[in-house]
Amino acid sequence: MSESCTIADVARAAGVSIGTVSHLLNGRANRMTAQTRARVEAAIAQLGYRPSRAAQTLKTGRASLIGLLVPSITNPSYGALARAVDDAAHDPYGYRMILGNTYRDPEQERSFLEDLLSHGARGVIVMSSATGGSAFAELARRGLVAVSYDTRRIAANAGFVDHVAVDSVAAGRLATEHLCGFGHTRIALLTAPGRTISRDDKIAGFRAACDAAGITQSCQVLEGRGQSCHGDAELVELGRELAGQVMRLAVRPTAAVAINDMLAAGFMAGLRDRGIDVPADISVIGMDDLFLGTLTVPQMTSIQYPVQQMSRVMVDRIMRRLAEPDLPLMEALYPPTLISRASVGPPPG
Amino acid sequence: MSESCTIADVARAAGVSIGTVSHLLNGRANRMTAQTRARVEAAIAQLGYRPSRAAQTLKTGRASLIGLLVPSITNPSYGALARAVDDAAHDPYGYRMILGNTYRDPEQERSFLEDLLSHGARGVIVMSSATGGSAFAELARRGLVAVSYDTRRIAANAGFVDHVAVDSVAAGRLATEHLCGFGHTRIALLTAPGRTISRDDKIAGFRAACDAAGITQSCQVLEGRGQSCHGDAELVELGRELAGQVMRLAVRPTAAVAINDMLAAGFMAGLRDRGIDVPADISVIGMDDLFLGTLTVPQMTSIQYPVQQMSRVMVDRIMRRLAEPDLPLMEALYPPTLISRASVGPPPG
DNA sequence: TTGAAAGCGCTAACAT
DNA sequence: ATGTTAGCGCTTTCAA
Repeated sequence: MSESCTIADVARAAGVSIGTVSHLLNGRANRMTAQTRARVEAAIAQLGYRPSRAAQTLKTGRASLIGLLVPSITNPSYGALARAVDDAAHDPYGYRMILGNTYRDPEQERSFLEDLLSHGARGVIVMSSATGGSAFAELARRGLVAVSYDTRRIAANAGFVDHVAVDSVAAGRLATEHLCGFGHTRIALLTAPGRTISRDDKIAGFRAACDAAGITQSCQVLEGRGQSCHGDAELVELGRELAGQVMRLAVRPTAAVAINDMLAAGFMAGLRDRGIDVPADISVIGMDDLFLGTLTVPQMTSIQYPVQQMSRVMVDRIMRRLAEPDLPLMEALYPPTLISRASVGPPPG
Repeated sequence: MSESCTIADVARAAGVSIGTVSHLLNGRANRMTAQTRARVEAAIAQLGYRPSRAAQTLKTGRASLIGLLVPSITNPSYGALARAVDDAAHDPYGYRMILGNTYRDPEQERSFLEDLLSHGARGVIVMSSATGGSAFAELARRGLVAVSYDTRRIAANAGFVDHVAVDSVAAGRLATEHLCGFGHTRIALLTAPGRTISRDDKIAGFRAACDAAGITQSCQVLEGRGQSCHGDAELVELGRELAGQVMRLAVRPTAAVAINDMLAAGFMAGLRDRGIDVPADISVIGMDDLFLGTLTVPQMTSIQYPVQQMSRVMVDRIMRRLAEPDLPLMEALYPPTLISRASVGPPPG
């Protein structure tokens, strides 16, 4: 018992063959008498036997391990995702999660996916662009099953992977309409440098809502100036910088939609530094609905995503596609919800 | 090439035996002629061969996988840790990281560690209490090598595991002395319900500094009322609640030390809700130095931990102990640093 | 310097 | 209903 014991020890203790033990372990208990089964179960319990996942992996070519590729786990929205994915994988499936930070670097992404396969992990949830290039096609051919999260381009492009995302167009529209409902006509959408599908979609939703309200002329998209924005501090800084941009505008917006909560929180801090009151002078609405929303002053109105539900769907999908590789491609869009707090009010004057 | 290729394919392509290929792969290239070596290397490159980690795991009993056990990755301070650990494990060692959220539940902790071993992962970095009980002793006997992070009790108790932590006594003292330096004499230490070693140490440092300044009579420890506090939103809420507590005090402190940034940020938000100005009315200092510090208004003074350095030390230690199991126990305490921002000023009046 | 071969612990096909 | 066996891909000892 000093070293962990094997199926052979169990078989010996129970006076049966290892095949019988294996059958029991793999849900084929019906193929033996109740008595045999009881004996094996007793031996397992008594020895504290736990099958070696490592051996199962080599034998079956499938590890009970799921990958999660994120730009950086330091970003709280990926933290929320990681928790939800871990729960969803562990709870019904008994899988554990390998987490990889790839900093949006295609080389690191490839290396992570390659390593997953090498460890026998066949399923992965991917944020970011990894599922784009031809390297990914190769990985897929070698048996990697990916679901992309919140990056719709992928499915459209490659036709390789299932896709789960929030309906970002709806998110952009929802936020903007909320502002319009308060009477705002000069609204800015705050974004980070660099285009992603979900950002483009948020912008599209924003524009659609502006058009519908007939205020397109007085609305605009503002892009923060900075670089690598997968992390946390960078996004906050970017939000601050955007507050400066807004102040320098000849005609200031009375409300802003930020593409995420970190940016929104930085923006709010930047406004306050400059003596601008939220929501009296400018209303602000974020997206993600992280804990940050309860931490700002005033508390932040935000767009909430059903992260837990989406995570379960992604994990379920991976498991299912592992069993049925020829499943048709799925693209699931989930509706966002508005969480109203205190950072939105009527326009000044 | 459709299925990933094996060492046998490489051997065949190079016209050598698999033993030779394996030798090359395992740094024993000196045992062959330069010519043989070149042929094997060419075959590897040409076939795009990558060794199966899964097979290596079974054969050697060691997976190139490291575990990280945290209460919840949702908490940004664990996010920072996870990133640093992943980097440290991947960069020199080529290891990947299995992340487990265990919510401070001993049963889940045990199950996670058990699974690590089963997957062949032999090293784990542990937050929280997992390394305490007797179940852990058993795991250690079966070959699990753990380093506990920021939870000194462990090493002291069990004598099983190496331990790396910030010097929390110093952190508490540093924060308190900073406040004393501004002339504060009525200082509160803000903590969450439940005792941990690092909390106790922070309190000890706080008390020591108060004693040294001769202000013990007018200083106190305030404990937030709430429950499960491993996550994010709970800590913020607890901070808010503490702001209420402080307001109800007959004699209010003029400064507060919070045991972490989340609590501090919630506290600052709670003060502001009640019209109390930071730092004019009350100075606040946090610990962790997360991105939150740049997000509050005013920006938060905080105590910074050398998380990256500590993560490298933990990973290095695990690797080393895996090679030399009889290494004497290590307990490394790292000094914290004060990051001065704008939430601390002189006491009012 | 190179090759052959014995397993690591398990699954599943096949035999009894 | 139960047992036997051939590997999964690799490392490493031993032999040549």
